Amino acid sequence: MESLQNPPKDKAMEVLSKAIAESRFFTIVGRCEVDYRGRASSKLGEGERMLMVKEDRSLTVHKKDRHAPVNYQRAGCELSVSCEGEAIKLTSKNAGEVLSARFSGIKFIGVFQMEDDEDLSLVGKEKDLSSLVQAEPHLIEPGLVPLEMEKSIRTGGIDVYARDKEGNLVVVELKRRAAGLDAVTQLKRYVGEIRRLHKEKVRGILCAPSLTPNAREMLASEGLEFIPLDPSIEHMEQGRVKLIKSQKRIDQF
Amino acid sequence: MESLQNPPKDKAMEVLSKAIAESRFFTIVGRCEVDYRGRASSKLGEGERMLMVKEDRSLTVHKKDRHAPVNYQRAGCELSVSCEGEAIKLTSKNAGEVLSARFSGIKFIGVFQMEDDEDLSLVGKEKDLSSLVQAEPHLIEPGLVPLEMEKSIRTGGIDVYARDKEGNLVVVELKRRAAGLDAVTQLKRYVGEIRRLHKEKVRGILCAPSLTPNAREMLASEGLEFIPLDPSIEHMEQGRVKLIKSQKRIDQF
DNA sequence: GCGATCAGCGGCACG
DNA sequence: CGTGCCGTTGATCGC
Repeated sequence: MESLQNPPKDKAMEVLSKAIAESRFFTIVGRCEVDYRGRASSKLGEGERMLMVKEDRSLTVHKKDRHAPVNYQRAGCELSVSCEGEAIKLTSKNAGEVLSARFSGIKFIGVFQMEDDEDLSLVGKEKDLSSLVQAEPHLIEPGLVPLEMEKSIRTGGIDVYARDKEGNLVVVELKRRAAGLDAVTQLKRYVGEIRRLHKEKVRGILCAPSLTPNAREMLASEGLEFIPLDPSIEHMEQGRVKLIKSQKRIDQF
Repeated sequence: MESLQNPPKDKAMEVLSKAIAESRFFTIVGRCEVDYRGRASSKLGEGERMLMVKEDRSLTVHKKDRHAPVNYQRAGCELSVSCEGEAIKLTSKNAGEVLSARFSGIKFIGVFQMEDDEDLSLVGKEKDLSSLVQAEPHLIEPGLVPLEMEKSIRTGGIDVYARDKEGNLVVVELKRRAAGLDAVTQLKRYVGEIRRLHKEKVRGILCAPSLTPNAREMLASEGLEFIPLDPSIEHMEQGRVKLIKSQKRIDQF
């Protein structure tokens, strides 16, 4: 680990060159301007920011606020550092994209070695909701029998493919969050696809905590159904999902 | 600016408390475990990472690689720091979400003051493409007359609303990147809406650099059209867009 | 404030 | 590799 405050230019060049050569994690804090050109083109005038380079040679430029970086470069880029008069310029090239940060003053350089073998484990994604529904399909509807989860068809993937107690095919689209028009168009597409393939009655059910008004209207006009489902993280962790009784279901015939 | 290497626990507590109280930008590098609970729930076992807090009290936790943070909290959270035996625990609460990072060892603390008045200016968004089309509608089709840009209807916004040289209404959906099924469903929805309102012939045109096979098929089956358009950043900056001649247009009648 | 869409979206999983 | 879609998506703009 190495940390420098207000390093002279030569020392800064030396430390940065070494950090780049050794693929280290390092940060620079200082006054800079940043240019980017690739899928889009951006210019950031002079100001003080923190630039971060990680061991995979991904690069981010951070302003003093906003959690998201103001500029970035994806992992695997080719890094170089050079002098431009009294300034130090760091350039990153990657797949037709170029980002350069020209530092007119460097207040801090930190080079860090981080031992880390642990990866994030995260619960609460749509996949987890899907598993719960597979374990307890009656939460969607009594007598529902799942045939296949994440069934992939030409035009996407069906979250739950099932038959109801009448023997009808059922396509279920699950959403962790409030469903909008996009969710309904997805479901509609899947139902259409299955209907073309099977020439029998196919029901489409959207399961989500709630539905926007436009989505509700589109769903109704397409003869699709809505089942309110509360996928709160507590239920996920406890391994169950709760039906919200207060909200009306939409049932079409 | 303050920078500490391997600070004793008391000093670390003092510096962090002050940085929090004064809403400073600061980073901590050290061995920690991170827990998050909110919209989802995550656990990150012990390892060395960099934690970053910005002046807007947004928080990110960075592993040694991956440009995106492994954990984060949005701006405006309530921060606190406390001792847990020999460890230092930083907790962030925000809108029903809690993130805590328990540091068993701190290798570095940096508190930075960053003067920055300049904001990013970025060219190459869909809006820029839209402006070009407005200036040169003949790029889409000779004789096309734009009536309205970003025309907002109940169910979204139409990029370009126009009439062709025959007097037919035209709905144009622009995409900067390769268009997929979502782009076609969007266009289809807008065209349907306009047809319901006007009871006359309405054409739908998708303008994008390319089209996925499924999207092409859906477009054709809906009687919609495709115009290949190259929105490369060079053209944007030069203030013009180029039609790609090599790709075949899809024209339905 | 909700709703819909864009984003230099990024990332994953499946064909 | 492309295609589709989820994401603790975030950010913006319009109603």
